[in-house]
Amino acid sequence: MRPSQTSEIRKLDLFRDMSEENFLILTRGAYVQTFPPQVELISEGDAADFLHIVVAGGVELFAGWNGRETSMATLRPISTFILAATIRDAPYLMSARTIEKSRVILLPSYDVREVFDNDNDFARAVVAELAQCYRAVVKNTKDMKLRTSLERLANYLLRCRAKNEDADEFELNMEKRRLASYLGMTPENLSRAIKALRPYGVEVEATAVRITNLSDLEKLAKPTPLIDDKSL
Amino acid sequence: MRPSQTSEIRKLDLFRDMSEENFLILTRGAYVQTFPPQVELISEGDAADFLHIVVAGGVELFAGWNGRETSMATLRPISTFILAATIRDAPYLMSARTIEKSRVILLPSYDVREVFDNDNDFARAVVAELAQCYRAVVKNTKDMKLRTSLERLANYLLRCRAKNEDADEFELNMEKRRLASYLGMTPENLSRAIKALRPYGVEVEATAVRITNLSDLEKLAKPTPLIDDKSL
DNA sequence: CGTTCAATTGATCAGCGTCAAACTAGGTGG
DNA sequence: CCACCTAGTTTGACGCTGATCAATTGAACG
Repeated sequence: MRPSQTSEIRKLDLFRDMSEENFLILTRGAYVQTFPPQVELISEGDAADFLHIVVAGGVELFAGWNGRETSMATLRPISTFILAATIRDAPYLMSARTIEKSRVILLPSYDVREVFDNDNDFARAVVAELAQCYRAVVKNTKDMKLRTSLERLANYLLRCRAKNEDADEFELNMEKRRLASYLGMTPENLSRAIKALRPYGVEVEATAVRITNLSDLEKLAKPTPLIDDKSL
Repeated sequence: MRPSQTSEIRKLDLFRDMSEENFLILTRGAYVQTFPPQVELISEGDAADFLHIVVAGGVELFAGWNGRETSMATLRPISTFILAATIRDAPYLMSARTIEKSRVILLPSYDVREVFDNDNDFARAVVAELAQCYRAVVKNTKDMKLRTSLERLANYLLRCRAKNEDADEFELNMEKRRLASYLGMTPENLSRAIKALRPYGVEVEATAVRITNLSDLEKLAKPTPLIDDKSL
């Protein structure tokens, strides 16, 4: 892999503190590949041969069972994914597909584990990353179990707003059908939920969202840092 | 803390590989306490001052929002809990209460982080533990989003069976109301779901479960390692 | 300009929660 | 020892949320 390509991931928390030597080991056998949309990068159940990093585009993590499918997360650059499976040398629990044209870096799991065994700073960075991922999933579980679909949508919009520097107008960065699946509902139900938020000052036109009455929306959503704060 | 008490946690994966010296640092400021049932050990939102370890009894992790509450997990000896919050020095995302008379070891988070910074083997053990926890929560999310409540119950019973060396008769190790909450349903609905499993060869009397037709139950439950295998 | 797929809308239905009441079991005190 | 109390469980009736099915609209793309 060319240095120009590795430099874009060098700054990630996960790799920032490691030695140059170990970073070279990590990237010597790496691939960079560009994929068209809707390509399934990994399938749940497969062996975790590579640690993946999205550096451009977008990737959806999803899972299926018995003919059903649900969206688990959407990843935007620059994010690693399926670190836990790589470290444990276990099968992927989720599948991943590109949702648009995407550039992905693939680090052989074997090398990741080797460096993990030898580089103590990297091992600690892995802990930080995993702890963060773990807490994100716990928050997600709380969201799912404690809130109705309308409340989930309302809080999701507030989180989007926060991600966009508290702008009252922003764009949904995914298809509504995938958003619906992520929020644990059907597209039809999402469509109705959006309508139901209109009295609370939410206007949605295609992917454009405008929040005209923040306090009403917050009164409904009742966001809490223990579910909705990304940084905690 | 007396050596007789520390020895019972020394064998845990998390502490097994660390130096004696660092183990002493970890336990020098530790408490052992015995609690009656229904004591709230930690509350979500609190600072993570201690890493907890159940060594006897049982502890429930739960979370609340807006007056609602849901059971997140039940911990049996010997298990650590809230490792992620301790390491990240972040607030707990879940509360914990004893469900019966329990003995709990409390390791000051400060010491845990100190040893984590200095003991590379411990850092790696933390990774293994966190990766395991992360994957458990992901599996739980899949269970919730992809299955109906009846299917969740059926698979839960099959997992219990597996945990009891594939015995067709075993005891539920928790109250039905907590099981219901854990499975994301109401006690009333659980009661009816249990009835609904009767045609599939499931007999439940109080806490005693008997599976009389495994293949029928499996045909309904359709268990998959990617959700139901604890070891993966 | 037609094809295609997502999004919407309406009608219907099932699953599950809510409320209320009856039942049970374990523990307490007369 | 038995009556009673308490808390969990079960049962029934009812209603709401959200899923399903079907049809229409809308938008992107060749």
